[in-house]
Amino acid sequence: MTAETKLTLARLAELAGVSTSTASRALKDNPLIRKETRERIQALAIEHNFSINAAASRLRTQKTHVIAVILNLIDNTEQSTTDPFLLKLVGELNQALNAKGYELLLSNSFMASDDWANYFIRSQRADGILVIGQGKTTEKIDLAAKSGIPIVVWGDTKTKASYPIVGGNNFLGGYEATKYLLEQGAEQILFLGDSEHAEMRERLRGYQKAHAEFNIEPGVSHVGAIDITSKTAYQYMNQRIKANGLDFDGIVCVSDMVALGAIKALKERYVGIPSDVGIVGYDDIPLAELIHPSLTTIRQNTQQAAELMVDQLLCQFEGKPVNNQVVETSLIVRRSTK
Amino acid sequence: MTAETKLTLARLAELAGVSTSTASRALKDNPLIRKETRERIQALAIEHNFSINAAASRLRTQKTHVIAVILNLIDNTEQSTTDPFLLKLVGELNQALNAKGYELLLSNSFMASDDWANYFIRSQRADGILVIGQGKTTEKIDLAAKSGIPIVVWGDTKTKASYPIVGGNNFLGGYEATKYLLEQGAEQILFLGDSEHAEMRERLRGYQKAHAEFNIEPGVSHVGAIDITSKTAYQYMNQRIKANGLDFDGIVCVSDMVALGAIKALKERYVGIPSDVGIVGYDDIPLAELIHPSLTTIRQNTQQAAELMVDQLLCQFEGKPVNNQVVETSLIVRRSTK
DNA sequence: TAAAAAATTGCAAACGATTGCATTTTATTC
DNA sequence: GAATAAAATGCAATCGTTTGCAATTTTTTA
Repeated sequence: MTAETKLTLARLAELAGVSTSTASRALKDNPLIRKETRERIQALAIEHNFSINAAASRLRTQKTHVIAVILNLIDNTEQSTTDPFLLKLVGELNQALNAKGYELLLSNSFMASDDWANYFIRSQRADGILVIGQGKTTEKIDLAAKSGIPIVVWGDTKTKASYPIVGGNNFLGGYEATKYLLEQGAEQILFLGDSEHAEMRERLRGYQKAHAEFNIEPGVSHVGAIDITSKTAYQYMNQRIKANGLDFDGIVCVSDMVALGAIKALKERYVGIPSDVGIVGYDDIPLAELIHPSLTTIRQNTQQAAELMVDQLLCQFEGKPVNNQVVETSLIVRRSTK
Repeated sequence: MTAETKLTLARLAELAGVSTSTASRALKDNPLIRKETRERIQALAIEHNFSINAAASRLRTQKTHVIAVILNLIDNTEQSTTDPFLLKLVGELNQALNAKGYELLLSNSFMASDDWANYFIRSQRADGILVIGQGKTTEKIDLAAKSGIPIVVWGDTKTKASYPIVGGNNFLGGYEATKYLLEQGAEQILFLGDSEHAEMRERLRGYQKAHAEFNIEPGVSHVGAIDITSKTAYQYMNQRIKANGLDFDGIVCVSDMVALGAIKALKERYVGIPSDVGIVGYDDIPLAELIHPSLTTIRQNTQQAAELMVDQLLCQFEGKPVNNQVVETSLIVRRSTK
């Protein structure tokens, strides 16, 4: 069916009876070429199922129109493949990138070699890097940024950095989650999450601020330093209740997944939600409204997040100034709180 | 800091005092080059942070070492960004591909132009295509396959096709889910899912087979033709109960997401699970064991799925014969059934 | 120690598109 | 109708690697 000689731009030009330069320009609708000629060549290209060789084009133009998206996981957590929020963000990034004419090369921090700048940019695999998550240390990110490549990170916008960071308002989120519980009468609120992680630390600060405003001192043991998975949350809660009994009446979780783990533990012990313990999650994953009781949570606008990240990256391509960007955050009240 | 002249292979060779050919071979550990020379050049490359220009390499070798993964969504459903199962599969594919030295270019059927063979392969953007989902029509897939490019599809393995299909044993899955409910005494079992979709149709066949074995005739209205999202499941169940009352005592769902939607509707009407109605889901997403009651479901081994898909693709590169592959499927019994 | 064999290295031609500049064609002006 | 300006097209170098083959160096053999 096809075959013969491989269809290159040169061959297409030959078929059209023009030079490769003309063909090249015609295909990208360059007004240098007469309109009729352009249209004729474009039609011919479609007819013959022609498409430009990306490798050659990239080599020549030094542009790939590919962006590497790196899921920067926290080591030894299987957050990645499990966390719906992150994956949702990847999906949104795909949309946002495509809308701007870019493609998405997916990687995660375990796979990609350690020297991102080198591996992705200098090697012309991609034009820029979007990192999802700061991890526990920003070492690799800093290394990459230092070599001056275009890069944007999803994470805690209050971190000092030489690259733009896009993130939710974690302080506000933590604050509102906590405040809402306090308003509903909770007095002993647990904070579930790893405060070594920058974003979570901000949320913890919000938690503390809310307590301060209500003149309540959080119990000393009220911060549960756990991984971000539902499993560890479940285990932690089980153990905690076993040891201390029900010495709390509210929980602020750093993710909906964590909240789900906690809820499971509580339910198994017949703790009433929200009657005995009110719970607030974070992220508003699709399941938040499906579980019973539906989950009060802090929503982060992922679509906006993706668009902002892409914007900030494109700014770097164009040499425009970049800034940290804060994504909308809102409290979604459902049934897991009174 | 860096700069000077851009570091190319030629420049590196110059620094090492050898020709580019030697440098090229040395970097890929070609035994043609003396061992000491190889090591010297490799060390130099590391020292100078050198990495091969992928565009040039791809142009020359006609290999990209990139695989396009296409989320082939069902139109006007937002299954994609929502369905944890599909996203999990993407994650696993990423691992499996990386393990074989390939990278993953993510696309979805809304984005990618319609002519996949053209856009991805002929243009040298990727070496092969992995399609996740058959959609409602296999039109685009068939078109791509017809032009003889390497392609593997996740879907219903009983579909006749010119390309290898990897999928779960949907017939068995549907059968086991149903049989289990019947064994527990259910007599009026609903099937929730779109039977126009090939995979779901197979599951429905399994559902029918189980009924036949138990000499039970499923009620005429017992197949709810709904989209694969939890939202439509929720709406459907709500409406159905309103109209018909509780004229069933079991539900077989085509996904855990659908099951969650159904459970939500039932709970809101204080229907007991599993006392009044037993429910079986499909996929075993992480949340299945976190909700209350935890969800009995059919697990599909996603890791195996990813590996098989990649295998079948590599076979095509090597000209080896390919075959449809069936992934392990198992019933996970939890608390949503008696 | 010279010839033959084996081990290393280098030359130069691809791979296929893009683009500054030169050239040709067409339109405009006096 | 010749001179000039404007529009359209083509030439040829370039992007950075890879690799068949030729050339060189080293080792082995007689």
